[in-house]
Amino acid sequence: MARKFSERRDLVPILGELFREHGFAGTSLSIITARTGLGKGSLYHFFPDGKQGMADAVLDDVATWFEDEVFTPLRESRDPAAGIERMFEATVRFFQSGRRICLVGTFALDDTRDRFASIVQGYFAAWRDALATALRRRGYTGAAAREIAEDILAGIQGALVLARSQDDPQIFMRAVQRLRNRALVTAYAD
Amino acid sequence: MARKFSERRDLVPILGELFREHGFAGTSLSIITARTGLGKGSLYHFFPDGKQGMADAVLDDVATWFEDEVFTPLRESRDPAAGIERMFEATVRFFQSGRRICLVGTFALDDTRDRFASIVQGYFAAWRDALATALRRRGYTGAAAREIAEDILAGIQGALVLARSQDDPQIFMRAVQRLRNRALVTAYAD
DNA sequence: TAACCTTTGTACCGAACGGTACAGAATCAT
DNA sequence: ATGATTCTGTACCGTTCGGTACAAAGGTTA
Repeated sequence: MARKFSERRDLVPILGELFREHGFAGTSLSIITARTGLGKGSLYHFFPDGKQGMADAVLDDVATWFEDEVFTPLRESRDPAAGIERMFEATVRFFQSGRRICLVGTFALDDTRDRFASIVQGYFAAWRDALATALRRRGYTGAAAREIAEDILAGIQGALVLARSQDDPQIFMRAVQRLRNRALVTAYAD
Repeated sequence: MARKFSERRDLVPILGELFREHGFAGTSLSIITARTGLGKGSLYHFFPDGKQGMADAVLDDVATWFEDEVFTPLRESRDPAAGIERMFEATVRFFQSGRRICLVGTFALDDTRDRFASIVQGYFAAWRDALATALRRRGYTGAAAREIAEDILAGIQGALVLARSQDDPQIFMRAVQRLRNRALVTAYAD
């Protein structure tokens, strides 16, 4: 039988968008079959653990992307400012300039968090710690770096909520610009 | 038959907690009957429009609370700083020091937003505008006031996400403290 | 008491849910 | 060519979904 997807990997981005759109509880298998064009047979072939397995794969994909594009540069860039700059650039790219919401954030809120608690916890903790590391290398004390990192993460997550609530991606873009300034421009004013 | 709730009003807070816990899609009628102790008959007596009607009532309740406790003081306090102070105090109280999430925020994210789009939009817009009004009365220009108001709203929403992701309400409390400082302490440093 | 009207529980509806079974088609290694 | 493997669609499973129907049980008024 002609395969529509050569790899299970090709399904993951589609599944990600679906979970973003409908949440975990709201993403039914019928929605998934409709949007992927695959029947249940194929889906359960690629994801024997069903919906839970699909969400696990999506979260794993997201975590790997952020590890490569955001966390590692933050931790290891020769120039920490360049690492921070790259974080904001990658963040804007990932969230499609404010038109896309944060899957991990939505999973953190309601009781689907219970299913993915450690993944959700680890994702934000890794981001915060990597950013705090870069800020410390820019001269902030450990405590200040951690505070600013938390403010920036919260600012990003909250801006995604606001932007979507107003259906206005520019809210996200403006907020990111201000957070970037706070992290970089005023670094030596402390 | 002995009534367990004298008023439909008494049900609303319970429904609010349920929607916070499970999201709109995830809150089934069986969950609602279990937690309220009422059968479907009673529920549909109080809420002829079913689940949608229950969520409408909860959102209406939240909007009224914020209007009375937050927006009006922000707009009308003789001393704008006192209004802002009261906003933070009420916010901490409402979100139970970071142990409770924002129902409107969760509704903003996935496709349940479509059902409540204008309510969700109006809630955040009213909050932002009321806060911007108070900031303007503290001496900020209109543009700066609006920016800071957006940052504070996003900071609160994001801090709720982070706090819940780490299962650590203190993240929320610390973030609120810093946002409060930004709004009040540095007001004349601009 | 008798006639209400409000509130309640239960039984039930068709539809959709997540998941399984399985036969057969396409592909690949030999 | 042949056999094994990978992939796919369909039919079906029991359960739960949101919602309706309705009769009986309270309270209220006369």
